[in-house]
Order: sequence, then structure tokens, then C-alpha cells
Amino acid sequence: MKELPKSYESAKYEESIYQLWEKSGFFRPEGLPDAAGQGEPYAIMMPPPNVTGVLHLGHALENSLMDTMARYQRMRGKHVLLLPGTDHAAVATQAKVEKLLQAEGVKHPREQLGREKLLERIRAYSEESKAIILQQIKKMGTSCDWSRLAYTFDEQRNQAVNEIFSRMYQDGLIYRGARVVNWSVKGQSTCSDDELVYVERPAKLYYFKYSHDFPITIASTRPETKLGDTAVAVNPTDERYRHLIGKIFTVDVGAAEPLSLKIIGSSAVDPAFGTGALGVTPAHSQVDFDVYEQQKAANDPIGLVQVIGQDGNMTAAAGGYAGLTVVAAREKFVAWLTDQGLLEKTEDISQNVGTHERFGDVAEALPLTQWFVAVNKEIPGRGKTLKELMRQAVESGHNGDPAQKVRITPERFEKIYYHWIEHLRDWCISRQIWWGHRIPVWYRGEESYVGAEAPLGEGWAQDHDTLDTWFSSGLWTFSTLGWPAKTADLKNFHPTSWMQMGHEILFFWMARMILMSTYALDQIPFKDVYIHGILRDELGKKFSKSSGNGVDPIEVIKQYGCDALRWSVLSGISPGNDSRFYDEKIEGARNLVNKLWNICRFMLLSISNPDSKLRKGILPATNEASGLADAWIVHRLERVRRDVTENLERFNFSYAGERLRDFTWNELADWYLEIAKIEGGKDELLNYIFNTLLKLWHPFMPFVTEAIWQEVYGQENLLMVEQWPAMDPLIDEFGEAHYFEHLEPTMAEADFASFQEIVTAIRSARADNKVEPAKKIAVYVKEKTPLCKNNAAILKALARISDLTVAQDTQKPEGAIALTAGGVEIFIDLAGAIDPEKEKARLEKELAEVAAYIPALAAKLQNQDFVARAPEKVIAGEKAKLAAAEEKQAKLKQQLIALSA
RNA sequence: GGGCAAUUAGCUCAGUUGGUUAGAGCGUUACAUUGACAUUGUAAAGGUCACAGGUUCGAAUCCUGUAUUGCCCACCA
Repeated sequence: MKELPKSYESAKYEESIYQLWEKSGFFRPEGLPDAAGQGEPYAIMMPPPNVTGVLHLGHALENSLMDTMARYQRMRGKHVLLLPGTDHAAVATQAKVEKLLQAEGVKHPREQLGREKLLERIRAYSEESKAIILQQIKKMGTSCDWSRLAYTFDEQRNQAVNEIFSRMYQDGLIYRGARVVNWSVKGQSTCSDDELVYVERPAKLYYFKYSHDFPITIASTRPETKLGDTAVAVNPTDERYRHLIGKIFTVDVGAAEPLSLKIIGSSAVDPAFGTGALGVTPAHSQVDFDVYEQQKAANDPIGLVQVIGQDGNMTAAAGGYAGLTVVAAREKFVAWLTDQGLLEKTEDISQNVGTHERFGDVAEALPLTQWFVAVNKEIPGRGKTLKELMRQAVESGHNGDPAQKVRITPERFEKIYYHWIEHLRDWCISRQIWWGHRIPVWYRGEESYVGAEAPLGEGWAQDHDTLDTWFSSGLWTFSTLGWPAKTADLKNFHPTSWMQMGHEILFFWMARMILMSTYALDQIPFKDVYIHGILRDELGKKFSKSSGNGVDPIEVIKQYGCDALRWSVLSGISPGNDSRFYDEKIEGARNLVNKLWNICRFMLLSISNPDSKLRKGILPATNEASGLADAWIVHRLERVRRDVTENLERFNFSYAGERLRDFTWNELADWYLEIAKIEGGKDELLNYIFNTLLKLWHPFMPFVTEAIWQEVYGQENLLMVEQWPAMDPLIDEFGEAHYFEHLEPTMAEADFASFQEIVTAIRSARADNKVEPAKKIAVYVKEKTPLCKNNAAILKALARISDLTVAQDTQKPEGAIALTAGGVEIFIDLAGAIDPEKEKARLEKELAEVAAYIPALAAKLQNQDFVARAPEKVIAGEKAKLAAAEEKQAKLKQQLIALSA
């Protein structure tokens, strides 16, 4: 067997290994070794990254999560489909390309280039971006099925979009209507409520009257919109104003027409806030528009006057203010109020304003005719609204079936989801940008037609608007599987098994996938959603281009390797919580990868013949040379196998990994391999450990484990499709290894722990007394009562490891120091190297510690309540502790006396 | 204003359903260095588990309140 290099060089392996995996066909479920076998389908749809740029660290986290899960499930024998794709990200991409064009000097891209040319530019940009992204996904080691690569804006997905639009339209769930919507002047498009980003900023609150004879003072931070007021709302219980309800006042504030203001009652108005009266501007406030609708329904209508236009300037209805920008109109109006003596006071307040997620400007509320999804309308034949479908899928299961329940990890996000649903309004899905799925509706005069293609006949023109990008990504779990065709993939893989996402897209995406899937397929989109937090820098700040703290995951891979990147983003995370990413973490990850490499390298050097039979994961038969350390490591390996498996099942990626790290480094490398060096002759067992270890590590560190595996077994035998280690027949349900017949399995753990304590105590004493590491010293273990059944094994190990000599049943030699550890007395002859004063101080310190501990334990055991109520096991444990402490105390006292004698 | 988290060693975090003298990694200190690995090893120091009550035989863990920090939602017109 050729010798491996001293340290793992990721760059040498990663590319060729990925190619090998890809070539193997195992990324495809039907390419798996047992594709026709019993394995159940397991599907993960990769959230498609936006084609607005390249992947960042957050994507590295997501890919690591998904690929770890996919590899684990694949090794468990599932028919895993990890499906990759990208998202055209309508607004985001168009906004990005327009910004780039503007930087190139094209000030008004839409007017200057026109629809077709601009779309061409965006397409070119997005294709370039897409190509880079796909390369990056490969570099991250992602084991996804490239043959099923999807794009939210390709032909297949466009069919799905058109199909669902038509169905929802036929069901009356999509409608065209005039409502107040969010409008970005800069982007010249609508956006949904969820796309608003609220920013806090200082504002002035103006208190004024519309005219001198108007009886109520109102307050507003946007006085210019008051030119469009049509009512004043007061609380009907408010004694100050209730007598005015129903009255109509006509005031002239300089708009094209005098304002006709009706005083209306609304319990939503807080009498204690401000003046207790609210100027109602139906055209420029969502809330006020609701009031307008309510009044209409109650047969007490109020007017609607639009004073701000789509260009962000005042409309003709604003009379003397027409054509002014909003800000200029405000200044002019306030100046007029001041002149007239109508302005009573101003107040500086801080205010949250909704800005457009992509274009960044403050969104205006405008009344516009747009396309909407009706979330509160009953679906024909289903007896439920879309909102109810969305709620039920998470709450009790789709159609009340618990097996069709979307389970969210961590659970607390369920509450947030319900809360969001409560407040959900009809979803505005039409956008005036050009990059996106065109709305499949055709017009000719008064006629309209819904369908992908124009109907027969002349003169039909398609709706100019495009669809909200989330309308298409909402279909992702099934549009990727060929829907609306009834494909085998749909049957096999939907509902998908597991989905992960950041909490910031819970509403955008998770909610919409649930809506679309329950509506279109009568199925939930996925059984489990894992919500991860975001990665922050070492100071806890978000990574962003503007803060200049960005980390390029591909650079990290180049420098430290993909496995190190994966480990550094995965370790330390917990569901739903943010985590920090910093250099030391990557270095630590790189060190771990290298440690694993060297552990395997050492095992291979020690094994005379790596045995491919052991790949099946069966423990080798007992052999004569087996000792305590062997029993212990087998036991510990089984425990870690179980812990890793259980925790991956529960999506505790970080804990599973930590557990594996702890075993590998602190148990296997630091203890067992050191002993194995001395004892020797462990071919079979080392083979077994080597095999199992690589399999357990593979989902976390696919490259380094596969690299080692191939060095041993050749390129025809890929680790990625080895079977995940199962419980060995020789290990019982309690995790005890019945492997070494001459050893009690339950004792292995305790005995080895004693052994470790003894060794550590000796090392510590040597260090305290500055004994040169290379110097051999005599150690005597005094055995009063048999330490345990495996005492011989311990003593044997003690005698063989490091530089110790052991004698049984002995008196403390002259000048030796005495220790109590692991339940026995130990004498170390330092050949006069000790300082008696120092030794006395050490003993006294230890004595003080144990003396302080004993009374607490004793008191506990004398407490009748404790003895009566605590479980047997706990009481027995406390008694044992007390006994051990008392024995130690006695020994320490003796040792002190002996020292002063 | 409503809601949700977090608060444990200098730093980053575990602590799996209440039961060790509360753990890890990094950092720190001392020592080591040709034998798998300095991307290393050995040993050590370091914590009133934010605070105050309560429940319990027993609380980092459960309950109530307070403080600080972060996030989400609503919004003040």
C-alpha cells in the first residue's frame, strides 16, 4: 500500500473526485446501485439561487446542509434526489442589470433600450451568472442530479406557471381589480407587502386644521397627501367628536376641487393618540383604502381622490400642486398652512417607512388596477380558502391528515407563520418590470382571454405585466418534477422529504410553496422544513457588500479546501439561530480535516492488509490479544455511531459533527491509537474502525474521506454509496459491545475511565514536579481491593503505555509521592526530585477540596425527603460518590501524615 | 404597541425532555519536539450559568417578574 502524503492537500483531490462522483451516475436516483431495490425515495429541492450574481457564504451553508443530508440519506439506502436549479429572480435581476447599465452611462435603460433589447441584456447577464453559480455548486461538493437541472424561467417552468395561473383564474382565485398597492417610483412597478423593507427615520408630525371653521385638528407626517382626503375618522365613543359623525364639511386647501370631508366613526381610531382624529386618504394609504371599502360596503360611501401619480409627482387633482414632487408639494402645503394660521404645531418623531426591497425608494401607496390572488375566497369544491389551506398544512396536516403535516424545525417558527397568515391580504402578483413570466392574459378591446397562447383571431395583445417572482418559485417543489404532466417523478418524489431555508424567506417562499402545492396537487410540498440562521462575521454583523466584510466561499475552498469550508459553516450552528464565521474557525476546520487524514494514514500504516470484506461493517471475531482498550473503543465507536445517526435524523448537524470530532480526536487518536501502537496486532479491529470512521465522516467531509477510501480500495469503489454503519449484531440494544467474551461489556467504559484517570494523574504529577518527559520513572499502583474484573488488562496497559513500570501490592517507597486516582493509590518514585513543601501543599489543597465536598453529599443523603423521593438510581449514585470521596479523604490524610513523618 | 429568541469560561458556543464537583473549540500559561499529524502532543489556569423571586428532595434546565441585546410583525395617523 502506497504511503499517503504527510498532510492533506485538498486541491489535489477535489476536482477529480467530483468528476468521478458525477461520472458514476450516483447523483441520479436511478443511477444508484440498488435503484430498482427497496430504498424509499428521498427528495430535496435545492432553493434556486438568484441569477443576480455569484454565491456567497450563505449559499455555502445551505449547500453544506443539503449535501450532508443527501449523502447521509443516500448511504442509508434511500433513492436520493437532490435537485439543483436557479431562479430568474424577476425584480432583483432587472434592478441589478439596470444599475449596471446606468453605471455604463445608460441613464434610462427602459426608455433607451426598449423591452426587447433590455430583456436581451438581462438574459445575457443572467446566463453568465447562472454558469458561474452552477460551477460554484460543484466546487462545494454538492451531490445533486444535474440531469434534472431546472430554472424558474425555462420553458418547462413557464408551462407550469401558465397552467396554474389559468386554473386559479378559472377558480376565481386570481382576479384583476383596482386596489391600493405599493408602488416603487424608481422601479416603476408594484411590489407585494412582503417585499417592503422597513427603515426607521426621523419625520415631522404636523398638526393642523383643514380650515378655520373645521372643528377637528388632525395630524400627519405626509400633509401633501391630505389634498386627497375624503373623510375624517374618529372613535364613535369619543365624546369630543361623536356629535359630528355623519356631517360633511367642504374645505378648500388648494386642490383642484374643494375637499368634501365626511366625519365617520371607526373603532380603529385611538382617541388617546394625537388629536384622536384621523384624516382619511383612501388613495394613498392601505389602511385608509380599507376604510373606503368598508364605507362602501356599509352603504355610507366616501370619495377617493388620487393626488400622487405613478411618476411620484402630484396629479392634476392636486390643483395648484400638480406636477410638483411629493417633497416640494409638502413644503408648499406646509408653507400655505403656516400662512393661513392653520398649522398648530409640529413634532419630531421617528417613523418606519416601507422601502422597496430592490429599488430602495420609499414605496408610495397608489390605487391601481392589478392582478391579485384572493386568499380569503373559498376555493370551488374545496370548502376552504387558500389561507385556510396554508394554515392547515402546518397546524393539523393537509386535509386534516397528520401524515400530510409540514413540520417546521425549530417549532417556534410555526407561530410566526400563523401570525403572518392572519395578516395576509390579497397577494398582488402583477409587476410592471419586464424580466419575468408574462401574465398569460390577452386583450382585444373589452374582451379578455386567459391562456398561454393568444386565441384565434386578429388583434389580441398580451398583458404587458409580468408575474411576481415568488409566483413561479412557489411551484418549485413540483414544477421541477415535470408538473403539469403526470410524471413518474411527481409520483415518486412529491411531497418532497426535506427542505431547508433561511428564516428571511419563510413568508416569501415557504408559505407560497405550501399555497401552490396544496392548491394544485392537493399535497404538501415537503414534510420537513429546517430553518437555519444567517452567518455573521466575527463582530456579529451581517455579511454584505456595503460593509466590505464579504467572504468568497470559493476563495476559502481554494485556500483551505471544501471540507474545511463545510465544517466551518456547519459547526456551531443550531436550528433557526444565527452563527458567526471567522478565520479561526476555518483554520480549526482545516486542522480537523488534516487530523482525520493523519489518523487514517496512521491506521493504514499499522494495518498490514486493508481488508475490503470489512467494508460491510461487521465486527471482526474476538481474538486472543484483545484487551480493555479494544473493548472500550468498540463500545465508544458504537455510541458515536448511534449519536451521529440520531442527531442527523433530528437535523442537529452541528451536534452530530461535534460528537464525531470528539470521538475521532479525543478518544480514537489520543488514547486508542496510542495504545494500539504499543500493543500491536490489531489489523482486523483497525480495519473495522477505519471503515466505520470514514463512512460516518463522509456526509460532513465528502472529499477527504473519499480520497482516502479510493487510495485504499480503488476508484471503482466509491465511499459515497457505501452503506451507512448499522448496529452490529454483537452490540446489544443498550449499546454494549458483547464482543470480548472475557471482558464484561459494562465494565469496559468504567475501567477505561479509571485507566485514563490514573495515566492523567501520573502525567500531571510529572509535569508538576518538572520531570523531564523522556525520563523513565518508577510507578507503583497499590491495589487494596481488586480494582475490577479487568484489573489485569489495566495493569498490562499501564505497563505498556509510555514510560511506566508497574508493581502490584507495594508500600510507598522512601521519597516517593502518593496519588489517589481512578480508585487506587499510586506511588511515584521521582528519585528525590520532589519538593516536600510543594507536595504537602498539593495534598492539602486536594484534601480541602474533598473535605468541602463530603458534607454536602452527606447532608443530601441524610435528608429524609431526598431519600424518600429521589429515584433509587440517583440515591445509589450519591452513596457511591460519598464512599469514594471518603476513601479519598482517608488516603490523603494518611499520605499527609506519611509526608511529615 | 404585540410577539419570538438570546444571556453559561477572555472569545464562539454545547448542555437532548430537572439528578456528576457545569463541558467543548479557540485563546492564555508551562513543558515537549526526528516515528501518523507542529495543521502536533502533554499538563494547567479560567464560570455565583444576566438578576430577583417561586415550584421541587434536587434548577443552568420548569414558572413569574426585571434588565440587556437581537430579530419579526403591526404601526402613531
